[in-house]
Amino acid sequence: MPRKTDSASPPEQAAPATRSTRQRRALVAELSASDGFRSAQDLHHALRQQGESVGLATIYRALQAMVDSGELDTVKADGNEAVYRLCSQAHHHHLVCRQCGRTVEVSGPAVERWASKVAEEHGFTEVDHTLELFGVCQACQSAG
Amino acid sequence: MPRKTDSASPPEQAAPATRSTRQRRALVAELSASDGFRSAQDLHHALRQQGESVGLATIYRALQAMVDSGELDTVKADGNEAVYRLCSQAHHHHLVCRQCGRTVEVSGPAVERWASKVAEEHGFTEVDHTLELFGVCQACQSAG
DNA sequence: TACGGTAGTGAGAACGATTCTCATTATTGC
DNA sequence: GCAATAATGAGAATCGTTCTCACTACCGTA
Repeated sequence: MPRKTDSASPPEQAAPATRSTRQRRALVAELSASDGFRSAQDLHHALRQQGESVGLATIYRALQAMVDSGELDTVKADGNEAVYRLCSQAHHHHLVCRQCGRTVEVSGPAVERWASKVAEEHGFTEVDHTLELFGVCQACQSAG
Repeated sequence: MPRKTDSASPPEQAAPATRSTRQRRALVAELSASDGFRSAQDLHHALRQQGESVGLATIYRALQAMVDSGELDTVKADGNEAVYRLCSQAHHHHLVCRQCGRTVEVSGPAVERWASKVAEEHGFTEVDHTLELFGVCQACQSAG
């Protein structure tokens, strides 16, 4: 690959350069506008509805790229559908409303510690974990 | 262990009677013979290999029935494949080896408490949670 | 402003896990 | 043994997601 002649750039500026396209901007805007998790199909529909012409494959690619870069979080919903949401990059978990999808980010240092300890006790290394809380939020309790 | 007879079943419609068929017996045998989680497809292959003629649909149905009755646990693996395993009925979590699938059941009272507390703080009710630990077991570390 | 390398795009095909259909078969209570 | 009916199985159908590949548009540079 031809070396980029970029003089005054920091060493880590070997930017893979994610280009800013109309489609990605629209996707981010849509994600920004919603509180809870959204599915790829759902986002696709929403954008089409707004007159944005975006291919489904593009949605999936953009979402995947953003997940990889840590810009958004993904959870596998009840079915087999993955849902996405803009997120803070710090490690955290989610408390998701089963009915309306409203989501609260929570962090649990105690859980992290417990996880490492348990794993260590059993001789496991490179430990990772998934933890999601599901419930019914106050609004839905009142409404229900 | 005291079998918990589900009090929810109406008296007039007696036992839903899950019949003991050759296929289900083979499936349970196969599950009993393995330590870690197995996928439906995997189990199907294994049984075929042994000369047991079993349909894939049957595998899925039997697995689903057993999950419903609490006889086995299921986790969605990295991909989109669900994996199953015979399990104790008490609430617990899993520490799964990413490479060989070997699984250890672990329980974390601290986590349960933390989950309820967090949920309550945010006004959520009917809270449930999923928690799985993934890592590399000692055997695989040595082998790797 | 024009140019060109290349990341990004999109329609539709491909994929893979799971579920459904429905005629056939096997289990169980009697 | 018999009848009622739960269970089975082959293949089609679903459904979310990924892949293919020719085409397009972004962006640094000339």
